[in-house]
Amino acid sequence: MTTRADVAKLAGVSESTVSYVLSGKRPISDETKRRVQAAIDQTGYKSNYAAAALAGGLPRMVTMMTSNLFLAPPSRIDGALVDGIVAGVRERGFHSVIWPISNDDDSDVDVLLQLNFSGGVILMNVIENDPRVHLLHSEKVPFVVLGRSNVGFSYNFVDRDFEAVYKVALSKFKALGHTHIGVLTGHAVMNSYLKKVAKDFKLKLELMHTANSMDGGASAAKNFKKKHPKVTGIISLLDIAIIGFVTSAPNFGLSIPKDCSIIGVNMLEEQALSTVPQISTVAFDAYDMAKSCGRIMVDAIEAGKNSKSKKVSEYWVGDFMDRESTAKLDGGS
Amino acid sequence: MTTRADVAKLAGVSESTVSYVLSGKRPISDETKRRVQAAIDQTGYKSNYAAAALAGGLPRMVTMMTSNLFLAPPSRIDGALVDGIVAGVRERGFHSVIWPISNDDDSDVDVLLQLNFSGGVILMNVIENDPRVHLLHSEKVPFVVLGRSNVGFSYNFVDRDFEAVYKVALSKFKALGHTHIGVLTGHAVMNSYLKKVAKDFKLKLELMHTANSMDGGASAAKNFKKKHPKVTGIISLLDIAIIGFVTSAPNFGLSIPKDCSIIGVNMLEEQALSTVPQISTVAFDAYDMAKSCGRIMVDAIEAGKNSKSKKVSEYWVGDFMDRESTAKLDGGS
DNA sequence: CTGTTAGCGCTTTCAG
DNA sequence: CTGAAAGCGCTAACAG
Repeated sequence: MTTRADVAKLAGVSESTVSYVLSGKRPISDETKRRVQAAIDQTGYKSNYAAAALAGGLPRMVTMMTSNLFLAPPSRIDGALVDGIVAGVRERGFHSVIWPISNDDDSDVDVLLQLNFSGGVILMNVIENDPRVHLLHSEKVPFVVLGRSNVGFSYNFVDRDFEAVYKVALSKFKALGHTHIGVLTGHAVMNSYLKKVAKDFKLKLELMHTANSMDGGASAAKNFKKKHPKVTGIISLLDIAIIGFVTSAPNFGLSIPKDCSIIGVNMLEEQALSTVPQISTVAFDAYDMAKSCGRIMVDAIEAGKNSKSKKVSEYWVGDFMDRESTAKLDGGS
Repeated sequence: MTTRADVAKLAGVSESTVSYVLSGKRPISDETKRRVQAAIDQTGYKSNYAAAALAGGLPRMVTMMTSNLFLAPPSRIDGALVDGIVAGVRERGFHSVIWPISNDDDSDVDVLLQLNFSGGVILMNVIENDPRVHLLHSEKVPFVVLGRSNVGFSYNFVDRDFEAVYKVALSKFKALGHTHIGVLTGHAVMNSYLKKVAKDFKLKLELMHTANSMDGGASAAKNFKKKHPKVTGIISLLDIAIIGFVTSAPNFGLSIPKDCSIIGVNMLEEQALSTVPQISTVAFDAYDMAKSCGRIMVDAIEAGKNSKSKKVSEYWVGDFMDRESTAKLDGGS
């Protein structure tokens, strides 16, 4: 194992100079830089993470925990979120890994915490009253939740401003004269934000509970007229199902442009652009949201370390795009 | 941050005693153990991974790298593999994480290697001539490939004994009098092991190239009679597609028990049990295979460290189950 | 702009 | 059965 000392000797400089060349934390002459770099290349030296973490006082690593990695459907959103987190965290000079959770074993969380190699934890797919949240909190591990489970969440989190999103969507339904709105969702109960906004707009909501899959969307389309005769507008919280719904609707005698308006709110930009032109979306950039989540995580870790009590509390990502129509963006009619 | 020193002081013992209580590497009196444990509980002490890795001389951590986490389909096999690795690695006292790979960026691999916080790497979903393999090798990072990409692979790997598997499957076809065998696969070219075994049995193989999804299986069933009139036996290398094939076959006028025999070879036990009784399987325990992969990985890491030159080379998992019929196991007719 | 040095928290001899 | 002490490789003062 080559160490910093070997490099220093070869380059004819002190050990700390090597460190500073690597970290860039103090000015180094070009000549010295060059020699050190040459020595590094020659020896194949690689910095030792453990030593750096120990000496630096904190592990420059964040851990993602998500419980749905191997459970279908693997939403493209999940991928975008992971990529975004990696980018945001890296931007702050940290690294990130995913902690593998066995489906049926919460003890993995203990292990991670016990291990203590990670400076902070990003929780995804939290459920109502998630035990992991309480554990993380009581263990005083810096963490942030990406997509929180309920209103009034009292820990660090990053999420879309759903109230604003729903307002955009429902106001459009209202303007088009719709009165009964179907809600395509994977949850058995109505989203409380949506309920609140609908009340303000005096719109009736009907739950269209279905799986987030092409099949789920298709079967929702199949039963649509029978089950929801009054519904003329549909807001979809499911990115895959809505595509299934739209593409299979014609097979079940649904003429989408005439019969109803459809708005998807939980879609990536790319997904929005790939669906049929009749559908409207309030698309969002999951990657970007996750990226800021990554940054916040690192800030929280460093705040904790320096105990500067820099408040890193509720972070509500309010940025979203109001897509009038994907067709419009696409240059279509 | 409570350290080992705090615990030692509170328990009235030396620092090293605390270490030995934790590691169990030398006999400690029950009384001392109890006092140390009490002090640990009281202070909420957690061992520092970085310090342990540094002092211990090697990072007790392995990293999994898989490129298909967020690309459909998320085979149940993937989940089983991850869980198995975690178990195997943990059995040896190591931990494991997943390294998040951006879909389109190989540089992530460099970062991981540069980071040097992981004792070894388990590669999954390697492709033909995978650049990661060469990188890992040239960087001298211990690694093992789970499921290798081609015959004659010259690095550590763990995989099923496909030759044996194919022998079991094809011998059954032979015994039943089939002569033309369809191969349901996601690859555009015929598997070379399969080709070899078929030659021995004097069986003709026909490629049935399709996606590993329910839809893929369904469309294979739809075109089956037209495209492969002579085929009476099907061997499936795809766990999801075969289910789609079998369940949708009747819709396309295929009476499976009469017309042909079907054998799935890339299925988990649980999947095998859930399919229709007409199908035979040579099912396998992906979890168990991955578990031994985890153990091998750790052994390789430790071998490298102690340079005991314990040969950890080609490891061919030969264990597999010959399932005559799922119905039989199920207690069915 | 560069060198020297004191630790970070733990593991592991060596010495009882 | 237990303690004392020497590092692991790096970071970040401190001192030019």
